[in-house]
Amino acid sequence: MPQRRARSSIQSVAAAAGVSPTTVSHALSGKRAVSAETRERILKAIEEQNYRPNMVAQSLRSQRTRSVALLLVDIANPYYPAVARAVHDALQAEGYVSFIGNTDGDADTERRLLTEMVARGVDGLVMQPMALSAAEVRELVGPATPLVITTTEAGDVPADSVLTDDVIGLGEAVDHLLQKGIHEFGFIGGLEGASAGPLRVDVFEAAIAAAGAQARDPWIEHAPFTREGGAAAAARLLARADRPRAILCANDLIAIGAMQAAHGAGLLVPEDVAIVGFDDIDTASLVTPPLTTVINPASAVGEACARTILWRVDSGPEAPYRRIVLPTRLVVRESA
Amino acid sequence: MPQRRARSSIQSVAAAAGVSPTTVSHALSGKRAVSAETRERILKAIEEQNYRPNMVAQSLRSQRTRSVALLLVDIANPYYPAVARAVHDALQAEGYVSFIGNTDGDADTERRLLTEMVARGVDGLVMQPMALSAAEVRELVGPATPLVITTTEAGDVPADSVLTDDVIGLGEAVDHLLQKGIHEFGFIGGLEGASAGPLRVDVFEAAIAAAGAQARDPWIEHAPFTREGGAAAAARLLARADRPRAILCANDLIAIGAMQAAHGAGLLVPEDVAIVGFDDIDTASLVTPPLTTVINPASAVGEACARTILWRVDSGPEAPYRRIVLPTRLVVRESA
DNA sequence: TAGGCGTAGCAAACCGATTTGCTTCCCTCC
DNA sequence: GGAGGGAAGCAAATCGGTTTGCTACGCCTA
Repeated sequence: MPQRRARSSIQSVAAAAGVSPTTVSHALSGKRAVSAETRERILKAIEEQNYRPNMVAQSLRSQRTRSVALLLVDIANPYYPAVARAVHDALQAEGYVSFIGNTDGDADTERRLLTEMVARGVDGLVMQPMALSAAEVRELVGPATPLVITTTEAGDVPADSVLTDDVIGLGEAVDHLLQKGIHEFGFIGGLEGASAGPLRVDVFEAAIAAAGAQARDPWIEHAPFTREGGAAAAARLLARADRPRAILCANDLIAIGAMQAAHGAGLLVPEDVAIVGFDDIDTASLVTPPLTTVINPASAVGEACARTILWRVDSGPEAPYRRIVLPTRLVVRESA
Repeated sequence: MPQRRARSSIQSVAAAAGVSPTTVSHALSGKRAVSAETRERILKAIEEQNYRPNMVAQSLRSQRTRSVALLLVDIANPYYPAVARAVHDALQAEGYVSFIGNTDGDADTERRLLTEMVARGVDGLVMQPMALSAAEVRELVGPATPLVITTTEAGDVPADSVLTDDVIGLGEAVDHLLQKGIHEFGFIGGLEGASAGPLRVDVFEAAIAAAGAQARDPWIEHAPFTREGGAAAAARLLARADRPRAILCANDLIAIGAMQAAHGAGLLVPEDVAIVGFDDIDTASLVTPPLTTVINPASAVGEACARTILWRVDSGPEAPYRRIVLPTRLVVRESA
């Protein structure tokens, strides 16, 4: 039977200072006057007992936990840590802390984490849904909790959203390749079923259409967002007799896998096949050849999510919903 | 003034079912008998109101939050996400969630986060101290909260610890180089003042001594754990007339920076200077030449930390302190 | 001298759950 | 018929704070 030594409480401080808990509370919050002399005694008692207010009790009373849940697909995937870090930094400045949850893009896990966090009374939720729709997420969260949907269009769901305009960067990539005389574009995107999530096929198609080029169905492959997934998908693409001259990838991991597949097939990058990634993770500039990719502003996304939550906490549910869109942009290195 | 619609409480469920809150609680926990018929009514009311117990209130009453704080140097640094992920996974299985905090190796931040998390009533703390000693950490946390110190020797401080035996892997690296006829070893480690933290100079010296080789002071450089830090330190080392033939680095980021510095100085890796990293982050195998490095078992470390916290929560503070040491091992690629 | 006001402090209610002690009812057994 | 015991449920205390209403006192002013 573990016996846990009790932390000092407001009661014991009050007793030591010869006052009521009320007075200690007022001395600390300043919401009502406390005589200088009494305050002295209280501060001394606090010092002696090393008293720190119990935030669980405070939260119960105030109905605010000063915490935010951040539900991402997988914190171990290299794009996300930068987002998480930015969220933390922006929240921390306001005295908030954050929970992190990994959904793995699984519907049940998304549901479970969502309700768990709501039960824990988080003041806000930042979520990147993959399996669930924005509407389902709002439904599970309830109308009261501030919710920021990221990476996925929220539509008219009552939630704020932080998005990236992927068409810009991808369009730049298409233009760049067009200028080099390349017209045959392949694409490796996320899992087939996904109704939500990062950089889906339609974005690719929009970018192609905007550039006046044309996408061909057999050149579109689906793969998990990993190096292995990218390698396998690219191998299939490159084994075709009519293989594309360029492959655009939904993230850098896929792109790096695709480069490995190209090497494996004895093809040169970018001479035989140009490869473009997405995200610009650290590794992108370090591989050989350095990856041409689209910069996905992870820190800006994280910060925008955090600021939006904080803003919504202050403004209440009545304020109109915000939709923040951040630009992406191509960085040309050597793979394309 | 944000008006937050109240979540349904055990009171309202009780009212709807025509029973007292006590009975609802017992129906849910099963700690006392409730008639089948009453339970029916209660479950129906719960369903209708979509009731979920408020975990803040539960925590206040039970004095347990089912949460753990994970305080790392910087989640955006590529080694840590794998640790964090493993911690999450192991905790999640037991219904725990975790807070993450970034200390940046700063003493004040370490102190602030530590007291904040204790005030939030976390059931356990996993910390990688850089500026604070294990004793100071325990002091701040108080005797009651389970504490796992990682990466730093806890000595006889009353805390559990999870460590890696860095001398093994580093020793393998030294042996490997010795066999190649290389005897002049340089080292790039963390910041000079650090009393704690990963892979300090003494580990390098121990590995060198164990191999019967000798370390030379001017070949030891200090640098932040970043690519830029590694590049700068390596540049200094390689500019010397009597430069070392091999550079061992405290992490892979430093090593990659060192490779870039070598290229910049017109030196070939590994022919002119061999470079060995530490951690085996994803990127290590993708750079050119692929980095020879020491595998730091991030997932195993994270899992061990989580399991240790859970074990200590069950066992209470009286159980003898655990010290878990995980092995490291060299993976030879092409940089050395 | 009475009225008004500001200061300082305490008691009690409250947040939303769990747990303990008690009562009531009913059945069984002697 | 009374004792004993189990089942079912409620009231009240508790966790550790915050907030509100109230009182007592001293001072100022009309």
